Amino acid sequence: MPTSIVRKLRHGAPLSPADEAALTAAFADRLAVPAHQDLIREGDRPEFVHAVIEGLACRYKLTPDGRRQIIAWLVPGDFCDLHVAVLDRMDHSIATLVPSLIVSAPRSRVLELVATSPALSQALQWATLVDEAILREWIVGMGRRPADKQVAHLLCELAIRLSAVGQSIDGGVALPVTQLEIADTLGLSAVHVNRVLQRLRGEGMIPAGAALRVADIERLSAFAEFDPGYLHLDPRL
Amino acid sequence: MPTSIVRKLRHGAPLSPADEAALTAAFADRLAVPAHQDLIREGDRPEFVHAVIEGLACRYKLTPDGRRQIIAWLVPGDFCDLHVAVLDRMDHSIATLVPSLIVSAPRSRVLELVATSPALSQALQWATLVDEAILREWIVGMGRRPADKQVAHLLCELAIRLSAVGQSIDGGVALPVTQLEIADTLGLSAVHVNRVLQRLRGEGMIPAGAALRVADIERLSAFAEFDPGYLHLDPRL
DNA sequence: CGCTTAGTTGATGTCACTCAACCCTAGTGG
DNA sequence: CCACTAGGGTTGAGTGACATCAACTAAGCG
Repeated sequence: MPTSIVRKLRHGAPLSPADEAALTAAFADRLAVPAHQDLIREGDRPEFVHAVIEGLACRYKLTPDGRRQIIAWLVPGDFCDLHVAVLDRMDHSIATLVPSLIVSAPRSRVLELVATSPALSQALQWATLVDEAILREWIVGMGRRPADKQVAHLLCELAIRLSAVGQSIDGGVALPVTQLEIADTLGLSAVHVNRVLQRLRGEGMIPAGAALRVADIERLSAFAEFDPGYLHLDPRL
Repeated sequence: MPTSIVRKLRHGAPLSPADEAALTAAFADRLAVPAHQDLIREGDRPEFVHAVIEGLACRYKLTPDGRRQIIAWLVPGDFCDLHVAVLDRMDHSIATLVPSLIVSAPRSRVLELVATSPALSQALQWATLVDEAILREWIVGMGRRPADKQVAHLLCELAIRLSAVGQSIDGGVALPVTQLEIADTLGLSAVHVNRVLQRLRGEGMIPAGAALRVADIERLSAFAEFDPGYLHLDPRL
């Protein structure tokens, strides 16, 4: 049973069994973290590279007046701070959104992996480039999409990313997310997100019920004009 | 006289004279491109890595209804498509904004550089990570900053980035940019950008006159709450 | 000297925000 | 076993920032 890191990186490069073993061995250190807890703070210079294995986390920044902007969602398989070998210090913070399982490996160990395995090196590079592609797509959304399509687009993205690491249950994907977190991601107010979700539920885009779920991804994608190309996932997996 | 590529990458890693020579040699192919011309289109799989030497370019995407969202500004020294070795195809387009000088190197040649020089490898990695950090900061702006601070913030960023590659003239930086381009960057309308710029000029944040310039960066930074940390520039340069 | 592109101005409209209240559920402690 | 609390969700009223539309000016340019 591969961990979600392995499962994700397979999309970036074909990994040999040895690669996969080396990866899981490096990230041996496991830690259960409760919800709403900072993993890394802006300004830190972490000595370890972290990854989410189970649960959900986010990158975020706070503005001087205390408002929060979420900059990335970290689903199982995502790395928190791959850049730490190159950039001097964190320019944002990372926190869990729900109780999560976090693994970590010493920076040096990751550098070794990259040096010895070209496939792993490419896969990790791929991971950071996909992060960047997601940011670009978010900017398009924030700049040019109305709120309802923005919300639908985010739900599509999360559903696809979660199912790419095996988090879908009989065709549907559960999103254990508060409306405030969606609002802080899209630059909207929680009140407005609430009204948008009601409309989406009313039109049958997402199932009724308090718990947020994506069931009919086709329908939602069509409405959101969602094109998964920017996620650069391997269609064969 | 180093090219702007060299000048930029020095911020990412200490380059030996040999590194710098190898880099300029690889990007020997030069091309003058008129304004408003696509360099690379969404869906392309370019065989060459491009960089801007003089002028100004942008990454952008078009929405289904034909609106444009600019996703990045490429100033002299910036690379257009470093990711092309890892990602399958371009998920966005790149176009010049003003007449520009573009250099290019075959993909294979760049991979060689990375394989032979650890310093260059780190510098190029740094360049893509800085691109990512800039995207994160833009998202914060679009989500949580009002239009006037957003505009001011963008002007600060461009002024700093341009002076980091030696484009400042006696303390001021000229921004050869239309108001529509600013609008398409920040997700605003051109009309609104116009009114914001008038206010900024009125308050003395930027000099009066049709040509857009940044003169008093301190003043503008304070207003925009601009913190250059996310650009990860080497303060010694 | 007409044409085009960028910038400017005013009037009007609307999407999304803010504020404030209220509901519901789950958890907690007496 | 029930009152209390807290967090998330829901609702309504009022407001504001920014969009849209349309017209006009100024500055290149063939």
